[in-house]
Amino acid sequence: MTEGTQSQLDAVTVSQSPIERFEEYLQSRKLRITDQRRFLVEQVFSRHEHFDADQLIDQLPRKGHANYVSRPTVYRTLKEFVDAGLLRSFELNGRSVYEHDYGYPEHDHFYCVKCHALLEFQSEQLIQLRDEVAKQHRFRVRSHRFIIQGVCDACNRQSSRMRRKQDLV
Amino acid sequence: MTEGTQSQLDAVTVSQSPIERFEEYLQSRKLRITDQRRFLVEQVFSRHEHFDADQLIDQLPRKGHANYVSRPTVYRTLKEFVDAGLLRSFELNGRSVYEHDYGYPEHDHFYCVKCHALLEFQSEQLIQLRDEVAKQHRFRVRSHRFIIQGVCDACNRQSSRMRRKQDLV
DNA sequence: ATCGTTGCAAACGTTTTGCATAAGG
DNA sequence: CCTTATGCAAAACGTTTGCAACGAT
Repeated sequence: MTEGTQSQLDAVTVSQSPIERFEEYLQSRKLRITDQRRFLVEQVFSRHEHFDADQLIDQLPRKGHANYVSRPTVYRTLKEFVDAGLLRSFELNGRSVYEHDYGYPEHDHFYCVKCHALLEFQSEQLIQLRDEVAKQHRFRVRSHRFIIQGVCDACNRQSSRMRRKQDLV
Repeated sequence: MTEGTQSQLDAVTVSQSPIERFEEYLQSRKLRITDQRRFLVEQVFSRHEHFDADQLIDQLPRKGHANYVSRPTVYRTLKEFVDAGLLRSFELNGRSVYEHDYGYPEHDHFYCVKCHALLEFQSEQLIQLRDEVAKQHRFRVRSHRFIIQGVCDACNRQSSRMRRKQDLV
């Protein structure tokens, strides 16, 4: 069984909160439970959307205010979240995008090139296909990233509406 | 029919060389056929492997020598190759990776996290699955990127061999 | 003659680093 | 008290830009 699949199973099976899981991870590595780390877990799991480092920082208190966390610490902590299995990350347009891994079902994405929305979908068949192909090539799967680029339903409707009214694209 | 699929069909159907196709593309957009562009097409299509901008630049003549092409021009031209349908690009570890699109069959990748090799595989089923899922979500497909991360056969064999001899991971 | 292209240097946006200070265990 | 974590400033990284000189059409 692959690591990717393993952590997925944990995610749905186990009933720990993200903070609990992270503290366990930190303790197992003799790392420290700090105010910043606690606060960031809380912030990151308060919303379900995909986000990048800047979006997270924007939602955090500014310098001089309570619970301020510096930019380097945000980056360092995001990496730890990925290691701890709380988040997954992938790259889009030159920056890292994060999403919940822990306690969140496995899925893949549509990426709309017009509105830049990331939409999720699930496909059990895809996992089967992945594992089959990997087996044929004797490749041990750890995880995968599948992004379908194109135009989402909303943008499709909008551009056909515009085409009718004016002659903008 | 999606744009991605369209250019694939062209690629296998048409019998133009990459340079011919690129010149046609340039002419259609009233862009110019320069020494640098000609030279870069030649270089890029002289090898079949995946590459990034730095790897390409390393294989090019140095400053002061014949056929020197500056870094910005390499970047600008790689973008044009993608527009022209000669290359496709995707992001890996924070940089853009390019591969032949024109005259090369559609495929996806295994990425070995140990040796960092990119291995190709083809799956007709994957395309069908992609189009099916997209249809269900009324998403108009332009292209996709599917990367399976894990450990390749060679690295698997190597690490089991080492485990037997010593007790290195 | 025009207008796209090049090379240079400098900027860019994102992420990482070295280091002194702070704080968890 | 020991060591890890933090914030700061600065660097690093891959890539892009403004601009003057150059060159294709």
